[in-house]
Amino acid sequence: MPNDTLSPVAMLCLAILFRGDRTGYEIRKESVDGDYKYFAEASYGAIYPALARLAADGHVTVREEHQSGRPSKKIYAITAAGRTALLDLLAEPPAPDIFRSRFLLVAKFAAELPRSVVAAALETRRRTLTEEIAHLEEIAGDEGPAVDWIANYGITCMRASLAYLEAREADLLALAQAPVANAAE
Amino acid sequence: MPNDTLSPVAMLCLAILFRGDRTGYEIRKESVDGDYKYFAEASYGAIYPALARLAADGHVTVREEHQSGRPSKKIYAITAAGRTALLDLLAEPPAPDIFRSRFLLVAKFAAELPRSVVAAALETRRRTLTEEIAHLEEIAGDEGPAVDWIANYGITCMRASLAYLEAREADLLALAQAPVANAAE
DNA sequence: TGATCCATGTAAGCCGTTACATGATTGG
DNA sequence: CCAATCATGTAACGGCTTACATGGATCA
Repeated sequence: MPNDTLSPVAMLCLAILFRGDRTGYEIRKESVDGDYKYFAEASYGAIYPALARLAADGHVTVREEHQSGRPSKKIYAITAAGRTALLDLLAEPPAPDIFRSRFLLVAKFAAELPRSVVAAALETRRRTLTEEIAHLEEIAGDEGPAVDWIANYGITCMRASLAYLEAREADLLALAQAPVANAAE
Repeated sequence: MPNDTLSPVAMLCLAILFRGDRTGYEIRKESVDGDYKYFAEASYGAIYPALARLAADGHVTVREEHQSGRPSKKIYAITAAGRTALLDLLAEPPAPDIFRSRFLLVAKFAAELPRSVVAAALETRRRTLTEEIAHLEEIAGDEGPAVDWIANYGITCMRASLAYLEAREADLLALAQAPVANAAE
């Protein structure tokens, strides 16, 4: 195990493999659709090299499963060293959470944007929140107490967000530019 | 104006300059400490080249102010083209908000981590939220209705988050490993 | 029949961080 | 007196996305 600075994607892979064996393909799906999306999202171009490297470093093992007609599956499994590495990393720094909102930037410029744009942003945000809440409600209770805890955390935060949006969207729309033909001064 | 795909950092610069003239140094500060941190954070290495490029593209103008003893200040100002470019970009896609949480990953692995680690993560998260709420409470009402709207949005979401943390931190801690000497197998 | 899913991987390139280089002034 | 603030920039390096390459199976 030469180098020891796990990249975020490598950490993601270890976290997912901690719960069970997976292929690179499955890891990517879980990172995009599953609950791990709140930690990181990764594409194939990041996952496959990360996995290769984790294998070289002894953090995971590979078992190849040949299939007819398809490229043979590589099923990765975490090793004891991999578990330790992940847990050590999690114990380490309480790195801050990140929230990046394009929506909030639109809101900040509400007074300079046409009403239709602000309305669309509001609508999109509302729909996304509704969908994510529904998704979290599904997984809550299915996968043990820790997942339940974080699912409810998400639900709580998003419900508050949605409630604010619904209560005050009219105020934001009122700031926006009237939907006339062209906003020439 | 040769190319037209503004990078996130360029967009950040335009957004900040939209409200008034600034130097690169000031933009960076505002992106890290100010309210723009909810949109993007950028370092000098990203901001200075972005500004140079915006100037080349006619989105901003530069006015140099010589000072004794210091490198001369370059004060950037947005142009009409720059305003239009930003507003067009904001109107364009309702790109999704991003939430990335290291804390949630720790929570997910609560059952595998020592209690002290989970407690520290909880504590850090709680403190950060408290500080950010206080900060938002300060700026609310000071900078016009749009900023007020987003500040209150943030306050609402973070209060909900904090309330959940306080109500259910005991549950998460209960899942964690007892703080014994060494967690051998 | 055509899109989507399964399944792996590589290469080019962008975008951004980190560290370096420089140096006076101000505040504790 | 030392640290932080002001102030600009460059160079190296890293990590990730995107697009490419390949192709059978399944489903509508």
